[in-house]
Amino acid sequence: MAPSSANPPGRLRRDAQRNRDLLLAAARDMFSRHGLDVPLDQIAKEAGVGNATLYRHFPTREALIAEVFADAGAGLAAAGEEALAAEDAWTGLERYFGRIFELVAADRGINDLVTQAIPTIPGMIEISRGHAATVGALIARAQEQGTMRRDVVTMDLLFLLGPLCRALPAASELRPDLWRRYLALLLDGFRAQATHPLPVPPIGEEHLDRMFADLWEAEPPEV
Amino acid sequence: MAPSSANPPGRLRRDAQRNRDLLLAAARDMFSRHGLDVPLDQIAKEAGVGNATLYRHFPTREALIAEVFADAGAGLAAAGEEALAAEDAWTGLERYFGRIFELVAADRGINDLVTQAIPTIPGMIEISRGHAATVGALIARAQEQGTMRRDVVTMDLLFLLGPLCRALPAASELRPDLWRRYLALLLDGFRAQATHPLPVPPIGEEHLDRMFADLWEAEPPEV
DNA sequence: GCCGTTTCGGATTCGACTTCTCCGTTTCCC
DNA sequence: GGGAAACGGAGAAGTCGAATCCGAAACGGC
Repeated sequence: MAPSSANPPGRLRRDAQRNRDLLLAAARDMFSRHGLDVPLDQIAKEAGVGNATLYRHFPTREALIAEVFADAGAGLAAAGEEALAAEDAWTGLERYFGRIFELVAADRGINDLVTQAIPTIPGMIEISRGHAATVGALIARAQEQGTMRRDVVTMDLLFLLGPLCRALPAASELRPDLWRRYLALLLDGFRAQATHPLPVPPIGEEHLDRMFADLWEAEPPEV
Repeated sequence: MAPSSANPPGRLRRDAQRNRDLLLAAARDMFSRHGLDVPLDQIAKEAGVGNATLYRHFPTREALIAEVFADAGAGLAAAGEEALAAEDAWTGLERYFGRIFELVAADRGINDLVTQAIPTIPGMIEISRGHAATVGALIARAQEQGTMRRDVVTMDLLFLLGPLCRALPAASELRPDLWRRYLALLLDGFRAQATHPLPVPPIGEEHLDRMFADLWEAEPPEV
């Protein structure tokens, strides 16, 4: 139960602390590469400790996830502040989503987190709401400034960007910054009169079969 | 093994034919509602036959899927022809994807099929290639006609629409024709100067939490 | 160093799920 | 009516990951 006498309540024994750190590092790595649903035993193995040690430190998968991504929310909020501080709201929006896409494209754990795990991880819903509020504010300002069409709402943007996020790791395997093209394209649209230069060149059709082969290969964690 | 004497080789006994039809109908229904990875036993149960009967008629899941969606490829090709026949390529493209989205939004089986199962079902890769060719031709003509920006390629469109397809069933649960809005929005873009009227009204933010909750809930079949 | 306590580790148990088969029974067709 | 084909549902077999158990090892105050 609670540390009874020999130990100060808040302190871990040295080996316990070391293992805890090893576990968090391993979890970060495994989540990043394989998504949030990697077998817990594998994380323990990667960390070089027994699985029971993992269960001892983190009774549930959610607890581990929450710990690993503890500071991600603050980062998102900071990016939101920064975006809202830009005088041109459209630019702020581009930068804001650029930040997010950069993370999501490179990390399957974050990807799972933003696209599916939100309702199951404590505190994540609040972060999601804050995100929506940021986007809503940026949209409103962009509409006032005349850079965004007036017949769209926050959900439109979120709904189109969410699924795209989900697909980004597949794109990243082809080229790590391919997400820039799709983000710009989605924001710009395809209409002839809306042409803006795209940041990076397109990929060829030879990737067609393979792309759809492993776009959704990893089973979504029900976490 | 092969029918030896009593039966003409190509003919099934009456009960066998009936059960086969029942199975196909049940499979169509279950695939449509639950995706391609429903337990085969459940399909048999739904059909009101024993599971062994299912395995007897369709030795593998893929065989069953192929049979159920046998004519879908022809339908897609026909839609492609029709789209290419339109004098305005942009309109043809809109109609073509409209047809596809309509199907995909209403049927999780077709959804799975186009977003993940392509490499595992015989004949599906060819259909996918035909689809890409159709889209490529439409894009080329639209670019010639000056209605589409010239710096995009087929894969750009496919890559943006694919993930969106995946998310459509979630949208359909809110409103069956919501896909129209997103398709139009994706094609139009968000820039102020590209504003075209959107066909249906947006959804409210109150769906935010729930949307991401079940957007990816169903585990992707590895089929 | 010693000793009681904490922590470790990994083999093992548990449980949920599907696929697929076996074989006695039923249905069909001639 | 009789022989072959088809049925059906229970259960065997395999997979996978979570969670536990308990003897062994590590720690740290004294």
